[in-house]
Amino acid sequence: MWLVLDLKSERPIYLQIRDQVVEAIASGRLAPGSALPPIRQLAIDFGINLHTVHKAYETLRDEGFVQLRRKVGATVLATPETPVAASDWPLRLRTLLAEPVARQIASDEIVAVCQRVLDEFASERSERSERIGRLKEG
Amino acid sequence: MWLVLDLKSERPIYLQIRDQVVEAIASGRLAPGSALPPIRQLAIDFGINLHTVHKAYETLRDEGFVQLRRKVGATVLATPETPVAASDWPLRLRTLLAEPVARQIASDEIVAVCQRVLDEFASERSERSERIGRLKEG
DNA sequence: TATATGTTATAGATGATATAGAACAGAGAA
DNA sequence: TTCTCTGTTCTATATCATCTATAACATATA
Repeated sequence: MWLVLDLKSERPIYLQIRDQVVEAIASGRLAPGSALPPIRQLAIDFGINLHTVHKAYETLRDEGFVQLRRKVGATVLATPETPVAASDWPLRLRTLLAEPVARQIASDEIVAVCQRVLDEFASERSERSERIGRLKEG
Repeated sequence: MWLVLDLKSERPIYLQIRDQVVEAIASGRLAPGSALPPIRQLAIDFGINLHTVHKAYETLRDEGFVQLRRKVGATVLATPETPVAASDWPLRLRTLLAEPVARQIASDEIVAVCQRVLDEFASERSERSERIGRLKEG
C-alpha cells in the first residue's frame, strides 16, 4: 500500500488521505475504474477511525474524483466531473506561486520546477502503461 | 488598504492575512523595507482581535518575509531568509499540481496557467517600478 | 521621559478533527 | 430468498486550533 500517514502532522489525516489519492490518480497508480480500499479496511490498516477515512472518501467524492457505492466501494472515476475552473484551484495556485516570487526566485526557475513535477507524473504514467503493454504482448 | 478578509471563510483569518501579504510582496505592492500596518491598527480596521493579527505577523516572520521590531513595527525584508528548498513548498506544489493532472488537464495547459500567474506578478512589479521611474524623472 | 509598538500571559468560546459504538441501507452473492 | 459486504447515518465524547477578551510587560524611538 502506497499510503503513508503522519498522525502527528498538522495536516489533518483525512486530507492526507485525500491528497495522496489525488496524487496516485495523477501518477496513474490509481487508474480509472480501480478500487480504493474499503473504508473499514483502510481504517484498520492504519489504526485510525472509520469515520476519518469516510470523511476523506466523501471529500474525494465531492471533488469529483471517485464514486462511492454500497457493497462495491470507492472507485476512481474515468472522467472527473468537477471542472478545475469552477473550483478555487487558480486562487490556491496564485497563493502558492506568490511564495517563491516573494523570495525573489526567477520565474523561469519556478516554471521549471512546475514542469519537473508534471513530468514526474507523466513519466510514472507512461512507465505504468508500458508495463501493461508488455504484459499484454507476453 | 488592499487587504480583503472573509471572516466566514474556512481559511483562518491569520492565514488570509499571511497569504495576502505574501502576494503583495510578490506583486511589488509591498516593496522591501516598507512597513505593514501596526498590529493594533489592522485589528481595529477589520474588527478583529490583536492576537489574530499578531499570529499572522509571527507566521510571516517565521517564514522569513518580514522583520518585527518594537516601536518600529513590521517591515518587509529585502532578502527573505528562509530558502524555498528548505521548506515544504515543493511538496505543497506537487499536491496542488496533482489536482488538474488527475482531472486530465494537459501538462502544457497547466504550465501555461502557472506562467500566466507569474507574468501577472511580474507585470504588476514592472508597472510599479515604471511609475516610480516617472516620479523620479519629473 | 513619554509613547508607540511588539510581546507575553491568562481565560474562555466556538468549531474542526478524531475517536467510539451502534445501527441502518442497499447492492451483490450464495 | 437470505447472507454479507460495503457505504451511510446517528449520538456522544475528547482534543486541538482558532478567535476573542483583558491585562500587563518590554523596549526602541522621539
